Amino acid sequence: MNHLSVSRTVSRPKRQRGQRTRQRLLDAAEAAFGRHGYFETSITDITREADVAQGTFYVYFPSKKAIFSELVRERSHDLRRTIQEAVAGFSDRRDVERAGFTSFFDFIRGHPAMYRIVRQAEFVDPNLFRWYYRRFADGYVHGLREAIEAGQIRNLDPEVLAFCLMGIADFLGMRYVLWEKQVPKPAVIDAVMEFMMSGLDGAGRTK
Amino acid sequence: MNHLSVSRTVSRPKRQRGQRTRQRLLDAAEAAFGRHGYFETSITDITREADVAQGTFYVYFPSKKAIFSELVRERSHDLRRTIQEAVAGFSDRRDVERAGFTSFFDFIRGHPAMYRIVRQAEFVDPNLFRWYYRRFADGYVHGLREAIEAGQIRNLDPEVLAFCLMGIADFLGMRYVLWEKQVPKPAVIDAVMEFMMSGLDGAGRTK
Amino acid sequence: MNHLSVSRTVSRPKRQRGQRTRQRLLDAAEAAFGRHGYFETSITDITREADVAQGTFYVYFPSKKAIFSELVRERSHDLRRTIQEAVAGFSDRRDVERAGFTSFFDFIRGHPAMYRIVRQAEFVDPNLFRWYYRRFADGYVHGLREAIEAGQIRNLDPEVLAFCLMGIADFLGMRYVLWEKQVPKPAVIDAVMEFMMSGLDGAGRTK
Amino acid sequence: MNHLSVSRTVSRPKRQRGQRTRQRLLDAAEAAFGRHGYFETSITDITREADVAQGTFYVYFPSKKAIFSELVRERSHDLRRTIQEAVAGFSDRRDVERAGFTSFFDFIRGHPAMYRIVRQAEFVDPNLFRWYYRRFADGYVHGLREAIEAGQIRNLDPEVLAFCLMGIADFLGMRYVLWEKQVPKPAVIDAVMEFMMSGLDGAGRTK
DNA sequence: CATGAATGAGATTTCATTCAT
DNA sequence: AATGAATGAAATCTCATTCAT
Repeated sequence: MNHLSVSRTVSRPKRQRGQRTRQRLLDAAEAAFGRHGYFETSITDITREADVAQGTFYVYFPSKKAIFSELVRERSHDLRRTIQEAVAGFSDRRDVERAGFTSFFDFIRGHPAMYRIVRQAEFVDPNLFRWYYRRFADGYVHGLREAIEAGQIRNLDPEVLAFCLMGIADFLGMRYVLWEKQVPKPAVIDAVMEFMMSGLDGAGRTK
Repeated sequence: MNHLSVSRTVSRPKRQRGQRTRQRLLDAAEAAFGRHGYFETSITDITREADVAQGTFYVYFPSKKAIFSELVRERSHDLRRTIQEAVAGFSDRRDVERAGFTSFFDFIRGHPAMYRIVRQAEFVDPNLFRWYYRRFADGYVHGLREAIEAGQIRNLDPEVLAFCLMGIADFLGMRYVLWEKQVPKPAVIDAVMEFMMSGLDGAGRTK
Repeated sequence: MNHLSVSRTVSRPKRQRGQRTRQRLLDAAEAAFGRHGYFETSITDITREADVAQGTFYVYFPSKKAIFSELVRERSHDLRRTIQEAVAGFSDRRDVERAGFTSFFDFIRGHPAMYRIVRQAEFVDPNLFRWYYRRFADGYVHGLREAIEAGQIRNLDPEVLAFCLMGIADFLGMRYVLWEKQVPKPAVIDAVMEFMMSGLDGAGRTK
Repeated sequence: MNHLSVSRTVSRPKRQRGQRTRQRLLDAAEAAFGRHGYFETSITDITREADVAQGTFYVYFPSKKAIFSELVRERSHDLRRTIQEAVAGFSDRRDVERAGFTSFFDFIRGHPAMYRIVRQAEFVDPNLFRWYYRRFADGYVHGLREAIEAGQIRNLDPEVLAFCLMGIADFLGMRYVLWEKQVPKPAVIDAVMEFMMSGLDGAGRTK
């Protein structure tokens, strides 16, 4: 497993022109992969979109897989940072969750390709795929554990909770953002929060 | 010759031998798609696994896409029936959900290929993919609406709830069944139920 | 060269049912070959058109080539007989030619597939192709020689004349019957006769 | 990937090496098509003859059909120019026809593949086929009309005459050049001219 | 006689990657 | 850095023909 090691054959471009070309290729790849998926996208599609010659691709990336992995890692990092920044100011768990969910929906609204890319990752590089969710889950578990210790939410296995919450976010993002092509209306967000927070708080008629 | 899509028609097998061959191909396809994913599986992989000649494939299916769609539809039907039967006896919503989740986990434990197949569907045939989740959601929404009307759970938009619950099931299935290759331990199920049912019941400290 | 020997493996049908099936296949073949040409027509196209099963084809013809040759021979025979009958009553060369040309145009009007079939013959079986034109030319040469000896037309190499006249018929048939899908108007026939007969008679300002 | 025919575009070669390879493929195609006909020639036959790899073919032509059309258009242009140059100096119709016929026979003597290629065109691309003869006929009709107006030949529908003359040339080319593999002897040419010119001049015993 | 299933050789086409300039 | 040409392995698909019933 070496999906975290940086591409062997190809070094980072030193000059500005190179930097730009490399970025153009990454953006083109995101668009192309988002449109037709990894497997139905050819290198030619990417270079055509980036408006460079075929051979240029291999100046920057050693393979199709490599640019894909790079893309997943970059965007994954962007997303996590976006969410972290969004929840930074809040201490109450309800506020944290609402801010987190909202910024997640915003992000995928701006990066609709993201979904398809992550989903394909499973087939391109299973390790990368698990790494992606594991990173997320780890952050989530950490936050939940703190909230539990602070008595903000009840004491349920945070690993289980993390995957529940990620699943909720993922499916709502699919249903409302991807399918309807818009961020969920406040009413939807409210309903989700209602459901989620009761679940986290516990209580209710349950037993 | 292929003038205006006449030759593409593939008639159902008329003899027993044909029936058997067709089924062998479907089973082989499930195994192969599950192993390597749709795009990295070749027709040759399928026919080799089914132990028939290459050409035989095209006697029964006009393309790789066609056998894939057929497979998704068949297995989707199986899964929905399995869950329906599992929840049939229960009227309390908590029992229904527990039975539903459990049978879902059982099913994918027995059909691990299912997950990868459904996930790839998005790229093979987007309509098929949405159809799959829409079918599920419709059933879920229906059941939730009844529970709401019966006062068993609180009044939240059932469409939202359905996708929350489907997301939870999906991600837990991924996390515990696919990754750990076993059905979730009772403790995990208990935690999920705790979380979910409180969410559905409402109440708690929720402001 | 054995293109004139009757199919080896397959015997002529003895019973009426067989006769009918065989004829249905021949007719279907003519239609199919005429529509898309020999190479782009599959056995399946023929059997589908004839409304019999795939395997049935090989009960009557040992190969695709065989049914094609059979067809060429049959239709060629029909055409030659048609023309012979049409010219039978006439003794004046002008009448003979007019009757011959007219019946030729009528024939291909009724068998538009004929043209494409004969033209493909060159690529299916070169011997058959030459045989076809040789047969025609022989008859023509024979008739012309008699006319020369009778002093009806002037003394030019009848082989050359035969191919000139066949060429004229062929190209006019293509231009007027095939392309316009109708037999040439009397005015066209008149012009051809004018041209041809002067050519055969000789005289004029020539030399 | 092939979403909506983007990838089918084949750009003209930009470097000398590419130019040469493209020409090699065209020449190889002519030879191969001439030998076995369009349908029985595979892309592999062409690339083998051109001594390039299979894939190289698709760098220059999107399909077998495409290289065929290109070939027909190129050679058709060559032939028409050859004939035009041959008849350029003459004003008397007899001289024009003799020069035209002779140069036509010479051309196909040097390009025997031409015949088979044109004949197959009907099945490869009917439009191309008709275009080919139409182009020729148009030139012929033009020349004949002028000759009629100049009183050099008699007043018969030039369209009819054009197809008569083309038919004669075609069939004589087939009979003498293709079958005997040599240009027709002077005696044959003389006979043809005798026949043709009388036909064009008119007069004679014609009632 | 007739049929439907099965075959496997061969054709077209795509495409990630390498190479020479 | 960038480019366009070239490659060949592999994939999809077709189809004449054979076979068993």
